[in-house]
Amino acid sequence: MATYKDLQHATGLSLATISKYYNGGTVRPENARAIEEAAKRLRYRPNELARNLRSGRSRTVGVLLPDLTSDFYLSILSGLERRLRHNGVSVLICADHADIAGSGDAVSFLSGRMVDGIITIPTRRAVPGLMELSEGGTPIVTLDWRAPGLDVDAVVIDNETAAATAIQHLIDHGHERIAYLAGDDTPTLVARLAGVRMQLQARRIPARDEYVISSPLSVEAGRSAMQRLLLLEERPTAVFVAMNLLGVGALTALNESGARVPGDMSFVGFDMPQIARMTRPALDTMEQDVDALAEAAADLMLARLGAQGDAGSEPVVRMLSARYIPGGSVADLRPPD
Amino acid sequence: MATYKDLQHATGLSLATISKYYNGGTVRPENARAIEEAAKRLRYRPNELARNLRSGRSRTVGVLLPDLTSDFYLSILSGLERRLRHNGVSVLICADHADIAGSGDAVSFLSGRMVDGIITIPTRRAVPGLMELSEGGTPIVTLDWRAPGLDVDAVVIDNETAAATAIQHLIDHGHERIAYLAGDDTPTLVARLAGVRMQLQARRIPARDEYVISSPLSVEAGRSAMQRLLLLEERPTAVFVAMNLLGVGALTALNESGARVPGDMSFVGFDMPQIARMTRPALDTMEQDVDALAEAAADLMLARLGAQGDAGSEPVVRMLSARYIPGGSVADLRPPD
DNA sequence: CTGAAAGCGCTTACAG
DNA sequence: CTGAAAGCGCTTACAG
Repeated sequence: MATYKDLQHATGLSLATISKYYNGGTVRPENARAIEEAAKRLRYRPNELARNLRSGRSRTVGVLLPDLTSDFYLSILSGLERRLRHNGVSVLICADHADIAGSGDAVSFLSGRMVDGIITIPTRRAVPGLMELSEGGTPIVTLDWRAPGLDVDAVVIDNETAAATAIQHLIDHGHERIAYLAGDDTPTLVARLAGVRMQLQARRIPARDEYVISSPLSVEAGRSAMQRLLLLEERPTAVFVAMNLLGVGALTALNESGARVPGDMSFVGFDMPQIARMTRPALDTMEQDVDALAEAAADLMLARLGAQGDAGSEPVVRMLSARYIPGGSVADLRPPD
Repeated sequence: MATYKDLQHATGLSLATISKYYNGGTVRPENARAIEEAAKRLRYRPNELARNLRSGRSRTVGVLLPDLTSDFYLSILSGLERRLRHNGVSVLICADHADIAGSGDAVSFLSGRMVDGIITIPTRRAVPGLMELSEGGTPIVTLDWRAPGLDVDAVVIDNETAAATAIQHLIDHGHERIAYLAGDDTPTLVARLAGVRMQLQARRIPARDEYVISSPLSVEAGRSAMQRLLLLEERPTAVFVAMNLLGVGALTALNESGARVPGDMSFVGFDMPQIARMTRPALDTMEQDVDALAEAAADLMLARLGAQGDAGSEPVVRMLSARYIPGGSVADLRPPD
C-alpha cells in the first residue's frame, strides 16, 4: 500500500500539506490537483489505523450484542449500521458470547480498538467494563433494557404496558383461561410477565401457575411448552407468547397436535411481523418498532459524539411503545347479547 | 487509558520487555508478575490499533455483504463471526449499500483498516477493488456466488441442481402447470432459473412465459407476483418460489385470496427452515445449510491466514448442495392406479 | 532475558 | 498556505 511518503516523493510536498489536504484544510489548488493525481496513480488509500491512533478518535462506534443468533439483535444491528454509516460513523460489531477465544472480554476488545462510543444490549458480564468506560468519559447507549448501575443514555420498549395490552385484548374477547409463554432470564421478559400479572389482577382473573411457562428462548422450547399446555386437564383457551422464537415453536406444536387456531386455542404473539401475516389465519401480535429503536439509539450516540465538551450532561432515557396488530387468531368467546 | 509508558514507570522495565510479555515471549517470572500487577492496578489494556499498525497484521477479517437486511446475509454473518472469533480472529463488518456517506467504497474502508483478509458476498461494484486487493496478496473468500474475474477461494451452493430437484418433485407428483417465482438480478437466482428450465425440458414439459415471474426480492413483491398468478385464466397447479422473502409474500397472497395450500396451489419454497414448519400444512422447501456455508468460508480464510508464505496456491472452490425437505404443501395429482 | 533506538503511517502544534 | 519536528502506542531487530 502506498503511504504519505510515496505521495511526498511524487508531489514534492510535505507530509503536513498532504495531511491537510486529506483533512479538508485549505491547500493551493495546484497542490491539491497534484496530490489527487499522485493518489490515483499510486492507488493511495489512507491508513485509518494510523489516523485514529494519532488523532485519538476513530469515528467508529462499537456495537456490543449478546449474540448474533436472534432476529431481533440482527435487526437492531442492521438499523444501527445504516443510521451510523449514513452519518459517517463506522460500526465495529462484537458479539459477547461466553466462548471468545482468550483475548479478554468484549468490552476490552472494543475499547482496545479505540471506539468513540458503544451502543449495546448489555449482557450481565459486560456491565462492569461498560461502567468503567462510562466513568472514563466514553459515551455508552443502552438498548432494550437498562442495566442497573449503568447510568447512561438508553432506549427501551415499554414492555409492561405492551404485555398488559395483549392480555387486555384477550380478556375483552371473553378469555379467562389465559396462558403465558416466555422466559424469565431477561429484564425485558420479566417486565412482560409483570404486565401480564398486573392486567390479570386488575380484571380479577386468577393467575394459574400451570398456565405460566418460563423456558429457554428457542423454537424447540416453545414447541415443548405448548405441548405441555395442550396436555393440561383444563386447557387454556388462549396463549400469549411473549417472544418470537417461542411463538414459532408454539405454533409448530399446535399444528402438529391438530389443534386449530383460534378454534381450539387463541394466540397472541410478540415481535414477529412478517410471520404473523403469512399464516392462516394471520396472527394477532404485539409489535415493537425495531427500526425506531435502533434509530433512537444511534441518534443518542451521534448527539453525544457531536457535543464534545458537554459530555457530562444528564443521561437521556427514551421509552417507545409497542403496538397491537390485530389478526384472526383470537376467538371471540363473549356470549352473544 | 494506561499505556506501556505507565507500566514502564510502575515496573522499571523497558518497553521491549513489556511488549515481550504481552506477546508471549519469555520473561523472568518476577518481571511477569510485576507487569501483571501494574496492569491490573492501572487497568491497562493493549491498544490494538498501535499493535496492528506497527506489526502490519490485525488478526481481523473484513466481512463485506451487500446489505444487512436479509435473513440470509445475517445468518451468514452470524456463522462467520462465531467461527472466526473462536479462532481468535476479529470481524470487521461492512455493508456495501450505495449510500455510504462519502468516505469511499466499502473495500477501501476495509483495506484502510488493514484487515488481513476479506470474506464477501460481493456486489458488482465491489469486484474491481477486491481484484486489486487480491492481486496485492490479500486473501479473499467469496461466498454464495463467484464473481467473474475474481479468481479466489469460494463456497457456493449448487443452485441449479437444487432448483431442478424442486421441480422434479413437483413433476413426480403429477404437476405440469408449474409456476416459478424469483428475481433475475443475482447469479444465484439465475442459476436456479436455469435449473428449473433444464428440468422442465428434460421432462418435456413446456415452459410458459406467464408462469415465470421475476420480481424484486421483497415480501411485497412476492405478494403481488402471486396475485398475478392467481388471476391467470389457466392457473398453475404448483409454484416453486426460489427465495424466502418472495415465499412469505406469496403465502400471504394465497391466504388473502382464500386459496388453499395445497388444495388450490401446491407450494415449494426455498431457504425458509423455521417458517416452513410453522405453517399449516408444513411447507415443502429446499434448504441450504447456511451454517455449513459460513463455516466453510471461514475455514478457507483461516487456512489462508495460517499458510503465510504459501499464499499463492490455487484457489479452492467448494460446492455444497441443498436438500429437499418434504412437508405437506404439495398435492399429489397422479391418477390413482 | 533485557534495554536503547528506530519506525509503523499518520496528525498536530509551531514557525515561517 | 507550507514545512520541519515531535509524537500517537506499540513492535522489531540488534546489542548486551
